[in-house]
Amino acid sequence: MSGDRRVRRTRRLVQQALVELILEKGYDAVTVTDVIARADVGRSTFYAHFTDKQDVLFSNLDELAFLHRLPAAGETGELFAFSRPMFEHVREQERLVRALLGRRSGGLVQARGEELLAAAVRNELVAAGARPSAELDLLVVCVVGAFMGLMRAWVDGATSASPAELDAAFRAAVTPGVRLALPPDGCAGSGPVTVVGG
Amino acid sequence: MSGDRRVRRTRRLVQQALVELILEKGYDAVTVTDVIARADVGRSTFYAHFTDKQDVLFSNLDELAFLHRLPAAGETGELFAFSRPMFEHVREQERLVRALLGRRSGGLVQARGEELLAAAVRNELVAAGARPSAELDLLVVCVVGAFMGLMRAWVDGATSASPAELDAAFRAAVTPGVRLALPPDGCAGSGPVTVVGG
DNA sequence: CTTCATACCGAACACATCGTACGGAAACGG
DNA sequence: CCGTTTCCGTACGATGTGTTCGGTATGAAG
Repeated sequence: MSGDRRVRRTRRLVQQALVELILEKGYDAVTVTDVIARADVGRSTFYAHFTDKQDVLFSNLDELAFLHRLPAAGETGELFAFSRPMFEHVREQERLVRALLGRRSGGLVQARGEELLAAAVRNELVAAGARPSAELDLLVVCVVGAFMGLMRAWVDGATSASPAELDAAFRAAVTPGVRLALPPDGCAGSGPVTVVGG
Repeated sequence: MSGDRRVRRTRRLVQQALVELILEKGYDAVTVTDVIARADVGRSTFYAHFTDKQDVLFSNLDELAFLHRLPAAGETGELFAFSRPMFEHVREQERLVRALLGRRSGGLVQARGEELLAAAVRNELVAAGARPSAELDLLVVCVVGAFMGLMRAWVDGATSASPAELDAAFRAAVTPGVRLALPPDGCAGSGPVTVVGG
């Protein structure tokens, strides 16, 4: 990989320690002192690699970067194709996601996630024939808000629904409204777009 | 009013100081020491009234809590009657809301706001004839998520839409999906319920 | 294996913030 | 006017932060 083996080791230990501690105590309650104790790493070593706690948090984000290769509409012929794979993926990476997105960590990561998702959703809707406009952007905000709301509720343990049920709930709540913002059937460009309900 | 004049004065000074400082530095960067300096209040006095920073934040929220007297469905015969008044109210209290809900303050207030709103929305839907169930709760999460998403986008300056436009966007995105979860017209108990579009 | 670079350790440091305690001064309500 | 409550100011111990520095050990390259 890149560089010294000792470096990789240290970074990995610190990242893992932070995730564990967030899950135990919540982001705010975790101190740098906690992290270096759990990681069994010298204090000066920590600050040689990271500037602070938040820096470690964000360094973890790269591992969640499957966000960048979301399936796009047109490929699958289905709107919001990201929904179910996302819920599935989250269940697999449960520990990390819970640490990053949960109510116990700052809203920092959530904000970034919303941006990425909003861009993807907007592209999808435009590809499906929606006219770019201020109204469309507000619709996108609503769609993303609903999705992230479900995600938060799930991660915070407010619901025990399965990925399939969450996906269904998301579509049931959102697609009827989205449909009205799309042009009537049978004309759009890139392939057959269907809004699936279950 | 309630109690000693000195008490009211102190609490008011502290609350105002916190809001000012959040707007200047962001919630996380504000310290109790900052607050008591700005409020010109003794340290021990602060802790005589509040347990910590977050306590002050939440005490502010209560005064914003026209959330508790949200017009319920059945009274107005209109679903989500809270929407437009809320956006209007937010515009008036812009400084405070920006301080409380903005990306600069922790997700604390947002989480609490979501809870209050979720309870209200759920009551409305049940009053409108929806059967309490796990699916209903997920629908509520979506509705609240969409609303809060709009709120955040607005507060963060991502859109310059008017309260009326935000209200319209919210309803356009959400009501079609909600309708499908309600029983067909003409039977529910408490008065005529109509889902208004614009 | 030797050499050299560099990452690590550990302890100490100055600094900031927190939450509490206490006696005396001030302001309140009646 | 007087008893009560609140406020002030200061000081305190505890905890966390981010940096510095000399010595050690572990890595990679020849």
